[in-house]
Amino acid sequence: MGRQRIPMVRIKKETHRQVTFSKRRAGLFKKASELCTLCGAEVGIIVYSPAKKPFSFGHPSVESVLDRYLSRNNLSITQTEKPKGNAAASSSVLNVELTQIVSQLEEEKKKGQAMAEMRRANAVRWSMTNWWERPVEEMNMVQLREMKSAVEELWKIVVSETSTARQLGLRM
Amino acid sequence: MGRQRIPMVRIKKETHRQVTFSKRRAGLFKKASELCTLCGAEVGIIVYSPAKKPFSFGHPSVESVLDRYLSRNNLSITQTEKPKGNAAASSSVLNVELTQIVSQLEEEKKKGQAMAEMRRANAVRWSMTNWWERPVEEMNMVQLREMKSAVEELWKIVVSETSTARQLGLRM
DNA sequence: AACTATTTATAAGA
DNA sequence: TTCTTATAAATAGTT
Repeated sequence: MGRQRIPMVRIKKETHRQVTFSKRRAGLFKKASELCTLCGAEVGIIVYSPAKKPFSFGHPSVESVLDRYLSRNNLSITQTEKPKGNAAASSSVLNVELTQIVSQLEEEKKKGQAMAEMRRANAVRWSMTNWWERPVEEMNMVQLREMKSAVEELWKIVVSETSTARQLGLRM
Repeated sequence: MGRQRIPMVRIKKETHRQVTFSKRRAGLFKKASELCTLCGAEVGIIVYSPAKKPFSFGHPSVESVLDRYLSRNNLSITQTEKPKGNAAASSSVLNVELTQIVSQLEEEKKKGQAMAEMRRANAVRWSMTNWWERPVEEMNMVQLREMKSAVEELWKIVVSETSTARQLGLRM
């Protein structure tokens, strides 16, 4: 789109690639802005540069758009899977996912690879989000207060870094 | 960008706005795709149409980009606030946020407004994410296993819809 | 960071 | 909706 057409493949020259990235990122965000203004759309964009530096655009804000997207996704998943709460089923799902994460962590320890920590943290967050987000939507005031208490207790258990669960006489 | 220049304001005519939205959304996603190919960038885009219908673009995937963005945000916040764990301080932060959520919920019940449920669910998710994401990154295998157990117990407590916390002799 | 020759996106119309 | 086309906008290469 200029003096010459360029082939649609990764640009080899580092400096050239960086320049093109900056120009096109600006262009992308401008297009997004116009889409919002002209059509009343809501847009959230996240871009990671070749050097993994993050840039974002949001209207009305990145957070509001992401929040809506994430909650929609989770709602649709849980609605199709189980309209009413099923503790056993959900717990087993959580169990499987956390087991995978644990084995991942073991492999990473062996290889001394610190890189994949981010991916692991995300995997945990997703599995966690899954189990408690649905309940929150369905809970009434009393249940929510109970959950608040339970969460605070869990927090103490986690940060105390001791086997508090056993001390409380809980069985797995 | 065509037969005529159009003023950069919301398009009044409904049908015209819908057509422009479709065309420009396609253009935006194409630009994003090119940015990924040419520069090796990672891009996630979420768009809500005027009619609130969601569209998304992601490379390598929407989820991977959002995951990275969300975890980065949370990491930077927790790192600046407290490099080392402080159970009391973190717990109070969680407490404040959940208290706000509870009062929000009460107001919504009075007004019978079911609309704001999404916002509330998101607020909870954010506050929860905050407290356990940092620990996970710092935890070793033993701690992670303990957390897994604790989470499973918490799940049982929440879904049993009883005052299990009191039964366990926990004090708040 | 600016400047254009071109390519690309797209507004209007079919 | 999809296609066509005149024109505005974006941008590749240059300075």
